[in-house]
Amino acid sequence: MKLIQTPFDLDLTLCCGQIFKWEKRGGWWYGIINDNPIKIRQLSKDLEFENASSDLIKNYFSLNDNLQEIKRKVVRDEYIKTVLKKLWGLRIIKQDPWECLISYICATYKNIAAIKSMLFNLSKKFGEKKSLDDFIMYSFPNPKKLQSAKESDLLKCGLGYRSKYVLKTARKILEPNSFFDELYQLPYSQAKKRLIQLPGVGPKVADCILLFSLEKTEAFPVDVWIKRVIINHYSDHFSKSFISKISQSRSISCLEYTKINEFGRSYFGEHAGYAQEYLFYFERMNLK
DNA sequence: TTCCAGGTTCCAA
DNA sequence: TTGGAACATGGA
Repeated sequence: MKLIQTPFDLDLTLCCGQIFKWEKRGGWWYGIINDNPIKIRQLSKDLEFENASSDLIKNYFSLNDNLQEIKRKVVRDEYIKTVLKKLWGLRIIKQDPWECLISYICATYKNIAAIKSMLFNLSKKFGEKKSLDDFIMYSFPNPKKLQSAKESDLLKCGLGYRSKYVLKTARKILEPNSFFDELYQLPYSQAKKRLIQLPGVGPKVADCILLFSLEKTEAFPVDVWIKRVIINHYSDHFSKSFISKISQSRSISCLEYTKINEFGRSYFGEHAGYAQEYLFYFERMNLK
């Protein structure tokens, strides 16, 4: 099937680090949406895909989000203007909340390559085998599978100390559908409070789940890369002692997180999460 | 081999 | 309430 949408950049959207399980083979991206294997590619402005409806693709890649309008609201200075121009077409994916929750618990204190291999191992061990063309994929493990998993098996997947967090969180969410439905209905701050009650979920992981799976585009996750963005491009908005302090320590404290998070949300506004993702990926690209 | 990673938790002060 | 160490593991 084909779809024409502008502006959209499939490669940027799948490469930027918001999602971990898509793979590119022979010009096609392969991934799983709602337990169905999908393949998709972009030729100029045409989006070509198999095994999915147009509505599914539109929803998953947020193609109905008005990117021009988001840009208009988010562009507060020359730097963000440049970054948006460089990465134009990157969109926030609407991930499955369960997969997003477990993925981002696993994503703490790991580089993206390691996260990908960890989640692949987890899916291979506890998910279902799927194939499209000759490409084999594994669906993300459903809640019941992980609830009954053994910690030793999670350790074998490379989760390390995150294993017990994944198990505890999985066992705490008895009714995943109603749990996430409720979060979806709640305003940002209340939903975040609920998420932080889960083992292995702190402010950063909660913000990622809210942004990447619950359509709270005002969420502004702060990680080591966003800390660098602040130090390198937005230090004028903070005191010198604050910038000096966060420059020296590797991880940031809870108070420092809140300060940067609140800056991001008030400065970039209701779609701060979009600004965050553009800034995040551009900072990573530049270092490489 | 060493460094560091899309941080969170625990505990002492 | 807050600051800082501990945490398992693997990619670069």
